[in-house]
Amino acid sequence: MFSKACEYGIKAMIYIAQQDGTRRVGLKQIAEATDSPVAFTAKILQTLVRDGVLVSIKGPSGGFNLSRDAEKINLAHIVKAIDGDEIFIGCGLGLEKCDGSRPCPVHFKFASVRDGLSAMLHSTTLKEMADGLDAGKVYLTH
Amino acid sequence: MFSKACEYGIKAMIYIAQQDGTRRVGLKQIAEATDSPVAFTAKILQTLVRDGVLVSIKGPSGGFNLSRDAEKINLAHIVKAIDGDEIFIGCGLGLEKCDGSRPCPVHFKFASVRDGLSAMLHSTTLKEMADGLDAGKVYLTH
DNA sequence: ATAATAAAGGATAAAAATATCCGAAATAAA
DNA sequence: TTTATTTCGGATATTTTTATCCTTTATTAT
Ligand code: FES
Ligand code: FES
Repeated sequence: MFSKACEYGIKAMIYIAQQDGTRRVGLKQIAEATDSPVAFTAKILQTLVRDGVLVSIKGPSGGFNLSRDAEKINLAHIVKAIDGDEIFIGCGLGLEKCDGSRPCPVHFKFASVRDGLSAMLHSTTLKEMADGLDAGKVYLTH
Repeated sequence: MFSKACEYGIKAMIYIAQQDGTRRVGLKQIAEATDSPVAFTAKILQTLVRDGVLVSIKGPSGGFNLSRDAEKINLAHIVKAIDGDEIFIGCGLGLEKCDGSRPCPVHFKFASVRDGLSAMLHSTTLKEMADGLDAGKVYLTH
């Protein structure tokens, strides 16, 4: 469904959101908390910094924090920054583009599922996810 | 969403289903009709033959046909044969397994979308897809 | 029987995704 | 100012996915 990079990215962002907004979170801490490879996570966080949804500070006591409130960042934004928008608008059978005026055989059934996924990702914020973690109802690792 | 192999496999199966059940369909014809690479398509069809959902016959006038009626083959079967069942049961954030008793942050929202996709794939038959093609309402290529 | 045809299967090749390593740059603390 | 820390960015390595090639095997038609 999502790439590994995207899975790591979402987990990292949820973890950062869970930490107090003022406190900075370091790469190693993030990678450990999300059970993700450190160096690969670094690359993904760089992508999110370039995208502008994440802020990084170098040096001692440096680290990462969200560029805006956790309730103002949704999962769709993160997915799009890392995996692009294929999952939101792409054809289920890989046709060049999903086009209702020249639909593939699965179009009508697939597009509604895909749009449901898109709506879910757009409406789900980091705040909700972080709150679930705080409440001990959900987990970032197995 | 699906692998390229799976996209090619689904398109190939729909195309084969569209052809008269008695007539055999050759590899090159399938690859051309579905705009897929010939040799790679061959590999995927081999997988489906081994799975038992497709039958192949060698030699002149050989080719492929479905092992049973097109209305008795659903898309989920094909997807599972090629991509496995990760998409049906896997965790959205890549945790080892999706486990409602130890859910990841996206579990409750993700699982319902994923289960909707699964239901769609299970309830959609090759016959429906082939009929749409016959009616000229849908297309296998862009 | 022989030749032609078509899928099977094994060996590679190419491309993309995943993952690691290390020196450079920035920053804060000593 | 020096040192330690931490991210950045480029290079490289590994693994998986995608794709091709070629020989073998089965089958049909001549
Ligand atoms: S054309 Fe294939 S999903 Fe829309
Ligand atoms: S545990 Fe992640 S989707 Fe169920």
